[in-house]
Amino acid sequence: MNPSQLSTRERILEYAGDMFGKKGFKSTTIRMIAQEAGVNVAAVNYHFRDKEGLYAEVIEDIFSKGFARFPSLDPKSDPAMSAEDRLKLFIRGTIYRILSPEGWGGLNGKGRLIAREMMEPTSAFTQVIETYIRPHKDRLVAILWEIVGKGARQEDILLSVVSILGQCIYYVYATSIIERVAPEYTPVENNIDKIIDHVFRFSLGGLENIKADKEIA
Amino acid sequence: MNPSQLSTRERILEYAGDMFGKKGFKSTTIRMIAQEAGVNVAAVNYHFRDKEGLYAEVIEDIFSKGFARFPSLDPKSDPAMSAEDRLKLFIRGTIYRILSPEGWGGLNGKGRLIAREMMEPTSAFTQVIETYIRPHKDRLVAILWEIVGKGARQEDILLSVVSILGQCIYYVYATSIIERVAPEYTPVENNIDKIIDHVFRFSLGGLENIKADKEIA
DNA sequence: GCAAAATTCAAACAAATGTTTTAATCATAT
DNA sequence: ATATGATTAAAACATTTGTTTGAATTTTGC
Repeated sequence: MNPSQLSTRERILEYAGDMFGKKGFKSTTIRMIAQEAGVNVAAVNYHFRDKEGLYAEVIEDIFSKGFARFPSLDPKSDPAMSAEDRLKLFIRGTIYRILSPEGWGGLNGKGRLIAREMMEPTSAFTQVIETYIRPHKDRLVAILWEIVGKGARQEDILLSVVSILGQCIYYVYATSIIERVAPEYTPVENNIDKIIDHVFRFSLGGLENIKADKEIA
Repeated sequence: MNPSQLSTRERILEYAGDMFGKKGFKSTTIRMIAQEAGVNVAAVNYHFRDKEGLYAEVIEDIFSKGFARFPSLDPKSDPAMSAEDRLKLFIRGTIYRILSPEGWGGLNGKGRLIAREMMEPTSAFTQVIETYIRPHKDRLVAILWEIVGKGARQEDILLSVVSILGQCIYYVYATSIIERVAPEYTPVENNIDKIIDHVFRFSLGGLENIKADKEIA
């Protein structure tokens, strides 16, 4: 839909998301948002009460749309599938949600706002953690138990969750550094499928090592 | 040294680092820094010209001290060592620099400021990338070539660099989320050595898989 | 078509904040 | 000891910015 035919409220929500992501909460001024969205400054307070109210709705909006488009449990996955294949789908969904333009668009889009929230959660984020992030993590935990086997230690599972999600999220988080330090590297946005393959292979190898160590011990 | 016997200039540098990390550049006010450091507001402009000048010096100060204390090339490492052992030392140095109290102290210390800069580099960071980060990455690249073998593809090496550094850095970046989503997990700060072991094992397994794929292809 | 409600708008307000000014104080070298 | 320069201090300045106000305009329900 053409932005100009969205309602005032929706236009504010849209531009505020970009702006909060690009500049952070404090550096983003209501006047900037209003100008970008082509609305009056007072419209923000009218529709969202205050700047914090707007921010909270932006966060909720981004997460609900992101997980709706790329659920943590891929609809193509099926209980009969091997745990390895489900891991691949899980990684694919996560990376597409974070990096792709249909998702959060990486560091140049809403992804930047998410990155800020992960580092420094605001009160608006508490709800999001319970609704989206915890179930997401729990699904990964379940997959890893299957791959590593019941005899594994919970600690190793949790550390592996962090290792896998860390790889995925680091691609958003460090895009600008990656591009500066390794200019020979094709921009992240054009490489999503290669990144997915790599993270999957790398993680599967990592899990093999965790499994092997368990059996030795 | 007792903070109260540091020079005005050094006290400002110290408290500004914490404050910029905790609240970000924009939200940190000169008045807050001055109050914490117990100096007059005008002292900041006197010693550092303006807020940006102060910020630039804070960044340079943090990186020079961090890499001096935990160099990317561990002094204990030795060319005769196996590449695997050097990888372990590399990961150890990186994680200690980022997480330990003698280093950047993770998300509760200067680590937070670094995390901000990685996501959104300021002009003060450009210098730091060339001086510290690029050589750091180049050392890891060299180690990985040895482990994976000369026949590997450059692309796989670069992706693996991101996978390994991503795991290390994610522990700073996501500490607060980790603690909220997995309360059963012991706080990151008390777990540094376990994290190092895990990242090393996981990464070695990942690299095995990269190596194996290369040989198949 | 009209009254009531919802929305938009321009202007003003009040607080926060980076910076400058000017005078006072301290340190240092002769 | 004193003069010179470096440092600190309090106050004022200029700008930015979130929010409110009250009138104008548009939309909605009947």
